[in-house]
Amino acid sequence: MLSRLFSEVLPDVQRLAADWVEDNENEDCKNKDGDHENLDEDDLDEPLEGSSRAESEMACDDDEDDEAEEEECDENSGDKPKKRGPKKRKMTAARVERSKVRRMKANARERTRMHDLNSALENLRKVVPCYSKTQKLSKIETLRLAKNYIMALGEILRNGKRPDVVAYVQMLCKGLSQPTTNLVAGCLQLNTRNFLTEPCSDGARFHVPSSPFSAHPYSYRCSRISSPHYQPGSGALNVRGQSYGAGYEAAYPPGGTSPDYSSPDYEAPHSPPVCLNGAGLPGRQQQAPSETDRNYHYSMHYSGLTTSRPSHSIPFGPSGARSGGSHSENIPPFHDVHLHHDRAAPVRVPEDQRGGMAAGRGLDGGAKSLNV
DNA sequence: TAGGCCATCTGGTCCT
DNA sequence: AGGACCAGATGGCCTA
Repeated sequence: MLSRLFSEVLPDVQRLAADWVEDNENEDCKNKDGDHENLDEDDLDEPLEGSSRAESEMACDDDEDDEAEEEECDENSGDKPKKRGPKKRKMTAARVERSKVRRMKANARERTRMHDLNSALENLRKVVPCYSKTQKLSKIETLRLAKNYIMALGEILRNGKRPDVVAYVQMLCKGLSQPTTNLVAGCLQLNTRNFLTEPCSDGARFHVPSSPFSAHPYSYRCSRISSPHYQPGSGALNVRGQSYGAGYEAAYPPGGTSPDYSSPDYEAPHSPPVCLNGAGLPGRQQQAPSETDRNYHYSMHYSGLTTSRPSHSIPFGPSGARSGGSHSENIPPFHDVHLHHDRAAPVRVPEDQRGGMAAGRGLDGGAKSLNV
């Protein structure tokens, strides 16, 4: 069974990975070109604060332009023994100028390099759980989550069976900061709702796709509070207690109406605080998600074992209902296991309603209720 | 105001 | 000599 799975999946995965690498290379080239355009016209002309420091350090210039006279600045200036090694050349105005130009070029290259690095990091953000354009994971959290994600997928492949949701969440959140842990767990929680409401052929309440490559083993999406109506603690996921979103089925009857996910004004809600260890559960009783909380953009990209391109993905709405449209982002192949949405700019939530969410740009604020 | 995150500058090191 | 890479320093922005 497992070997069959591998033989069917691996060729697809390898091809998708190759495509992804190719896409990223193209994208990086584009970025690089763009940066260079900007740099040539803007960055190189802008005054450099640090250049004055560099100049002052090269200080033994006495306005002599004749390079033939270049000598050590302080040579034989006193009784000090001669220094070994290459002679320090006197910094003429011409050399200072050349040095400045070199430094500016180096700065531009460094900027470009960092931009490339950031764009690669952005690509990485897109393939780890909880991707969001507007509320990005920090660099370090992205790397940690990516590492955990790889470990988790590897574990799934090794075991060849459905992973336990608790173990999966714990593995994903290992070493992550509290707010990021909440965010990731919140993403998983919301999709747990999907599993709860999706009919399973075997009659089980909790449905996990049979292959980690056909869909995310525990599909996720980002969520965050965007509405003051948000009630912290609502629908909290208590992994230890195996209580996955109580009341969701009541709140989301199969066949319920789907919100307008295609609206450009769509805002996904924040991740509610989640407790994975049973301790520090939000004090309030679990409630059905608010109206705003229901306005999630569900679209799961299924590539399927035989689907060759992610563009053939089938978006699913809540309760398994289809919702039209596909993402136009430049999504790498592994996005077929991701849920995407755009989150709008941070929205201020009244202090008494925040309840431990990751707010604002950074994820460093917020709840301390989740320990994995 | 402190702390986290980030972009940028800079000098050092290694390699071609 | 010049480019790539790295790490430290610095300052800005944002949030609690």
